[in-house]
Amino acid sequence: MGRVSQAQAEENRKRVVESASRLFREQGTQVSVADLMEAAGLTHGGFYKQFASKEALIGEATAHAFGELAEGRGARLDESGGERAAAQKALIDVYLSTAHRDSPANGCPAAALASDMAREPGEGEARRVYTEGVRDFARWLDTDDTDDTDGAAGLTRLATMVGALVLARATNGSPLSEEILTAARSALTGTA
Amino acid sequence: MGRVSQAQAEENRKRVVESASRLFREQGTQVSVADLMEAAGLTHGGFYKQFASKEALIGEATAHAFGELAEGRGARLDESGGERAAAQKALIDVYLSTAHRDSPANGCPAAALASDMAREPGEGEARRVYTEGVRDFARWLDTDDTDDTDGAAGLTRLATMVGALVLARATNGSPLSEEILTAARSALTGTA
DNA sequence: TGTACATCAGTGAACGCGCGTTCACTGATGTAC
DNA sequence: TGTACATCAGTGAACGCGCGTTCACTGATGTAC
Repeated sequence: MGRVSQAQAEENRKRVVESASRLFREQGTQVSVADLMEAAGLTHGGFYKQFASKEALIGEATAHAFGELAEGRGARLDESGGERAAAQKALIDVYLSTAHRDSPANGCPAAALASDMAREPGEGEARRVYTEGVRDFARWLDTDDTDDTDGAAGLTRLATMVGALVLARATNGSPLSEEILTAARSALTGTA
Repeated sequence: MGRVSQAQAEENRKRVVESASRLFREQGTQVSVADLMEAAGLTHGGFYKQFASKEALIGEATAHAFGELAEGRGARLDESGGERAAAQKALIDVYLSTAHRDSPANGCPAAALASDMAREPGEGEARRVYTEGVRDFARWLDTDDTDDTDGAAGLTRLATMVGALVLARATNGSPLSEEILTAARSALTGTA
């Protein structure tokens, strides 16, 4: 195929990170390097021209996914005209929808990558990025109550959201799956 | 080694299911058949004398883990002299402890196996057993409120517990991990 | 601006390795008489 | 109760396959003049 322009190479690299961040969320980090490269329209041999190792890509893909998540939150806040509580309610409704349950690839990395991070050995870049992403998300979800100075409300809300999504995915196909989403949505936003 | 008595064979089989249920919770269902057999003190070749496939063992191991979980709940209810709310509070405190976070092998299968179940293809025995186990757990956690006829309170509690545990494991090593457990414990039981 | 050549992104075959599953074999167990 | 033999739980080597990573090669790109 011959050499490719620097601009093209950089574009290819970005495409790998982007599609990897989707595949990892959908199937877990054990997706093969060959599959990751094929999803980006490349062959597996060139992988190590762009990444030091598969683990390095996991780190970058995790960062990319959390970046997307933060962008989405920002956009939602703008849509709500800066009304924090309204933006939170809107996000929670989408988060606990069957649509989100059914497309982990484009969904929340905190939920989709949790078990992969828990099993990741040692202290890698991915875990660092993941932890930071969770902290930011919880902060965004926190209430404005002045007596809640430690952000506990945001952490608890996030735990409920992640738990409900993860359980709904694991029980998908049974009526229980929807029941879980509805119960959590109702508890967090007061809407059925 | 020669043939082994029927009693011994049955004991060996049980040991495989038991240790597999621990290994799957700890490392996920991709633990190899060789590792599973070795953990039970056997060699990998004999596996198919006892199980139709690895998937069949996953089903049995999942059932075993949920059985243990249900037994634990029953014992806790006895300890509390049949006081439902007290038993629930006691279980929640243990569930959201660092000890539980640090030993998934002996912990809750609803949390430990969630992502494996979500990625399990099709409708297997394991998913069926998992879903039933989650439903039972949520029912046990439900309140006695008469106006909560659909069990939504139990489902939401379970979602918060599972989410907090899963996030605490994924962020283990960072102070955030304990913050998550503490926040959820405080929200569910009113204790820090 | 045009030419000569070094660079290096991407290819595809190959590496050692571990996977789930199969199979010929062993020899103590279980059973038929 | 004792003997002869069929059964089958467990062993260890092997199967085809896919893994993460390496490497010789290609040839368009980028650069030095």
